[in-house]
Amino acid sequence: MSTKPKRALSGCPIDYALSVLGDRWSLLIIRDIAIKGSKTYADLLDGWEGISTNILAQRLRHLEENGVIRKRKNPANWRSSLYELTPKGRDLAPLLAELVLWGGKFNDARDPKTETYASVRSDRQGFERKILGEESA
Amino acid sequence: MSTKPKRALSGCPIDYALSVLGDRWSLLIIRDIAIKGSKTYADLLDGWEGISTNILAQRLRHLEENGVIRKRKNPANWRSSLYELTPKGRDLAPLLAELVLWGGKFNDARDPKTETYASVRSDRQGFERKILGEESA
DNA sequence: ATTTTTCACTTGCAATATGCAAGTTTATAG
DNA sequence: CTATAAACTTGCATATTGCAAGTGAAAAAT
Repeated sequence: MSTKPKRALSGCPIDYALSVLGDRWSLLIIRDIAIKGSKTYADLLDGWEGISTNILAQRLRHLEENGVIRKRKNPANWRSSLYELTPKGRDLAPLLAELVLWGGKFNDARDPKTETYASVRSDRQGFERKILGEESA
Repeated sequence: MSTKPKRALSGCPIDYALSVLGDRWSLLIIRDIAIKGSKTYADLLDGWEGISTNILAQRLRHLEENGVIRKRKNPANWRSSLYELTPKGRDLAPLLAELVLWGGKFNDARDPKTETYASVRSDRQGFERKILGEESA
């Protein structure tokens, strides 16, 4: 997925989804917010995969422009911002679950992180509900 | 997703999944094979989005190396090859369904293609079964 | 009062990836 | 022989990525 596709979208829902999410980083950022509980720019910068700061900023902007995440001031510490999923972003919960299931099933990494995979397998409903939270705006 | 990530994978199942599928084209190719029924290189070349030939070749190689698709000779017409999903590729059926549902729900294209979205909504089981086919090797 | 630290980015630049057009290969059909 | 078809490959200009360093604004430390 590209962040700003030059070509027109085809109208296919998958093409649309990929125009928002289809790159190497967007879904990892969403994972960090949705599953790991990352909230600040600094949290996101030091995720497992080591995204570089310019790419992180660019992707956050793109995801915000596309209504998947939103940025707010931290009420406790005014100088930090908090990133969070919008309802549209929370609606990605089932997609995240499927990604985890497929990735976990075929993952051939030397030292796979099996925790999330196990948790989705044992209680998928719970996993999704945790991300979906209350259905507010 | 990149085709050949230089950086080591983190072990996270999502990171693994994205190392295979996380780019602008791979899932569109898989969609064309799984949903549209494209089988040959030429079929795939003239999909809705207009992938260029070098990128198509590169992605097919990557997907094949990662066990998602396989290439065979066409028994009827020996000089054409047929691309098809492996069991690992067919296991993407639920992920494709979720992509369609999410993409279809939020798609803001001028002229959205709503057919697949409608079909997944009305009969998700049937949609997935059509891709999963018989559970063979 | 000055220096340091923190947070959230931006900027510069080299390396890599993408996209377009044209060319290649192999083999049969006319 | 010449043309056609299928599946790619190659060249090259442009776009995107990634690394390292820098910026700005305000609070905390000295």
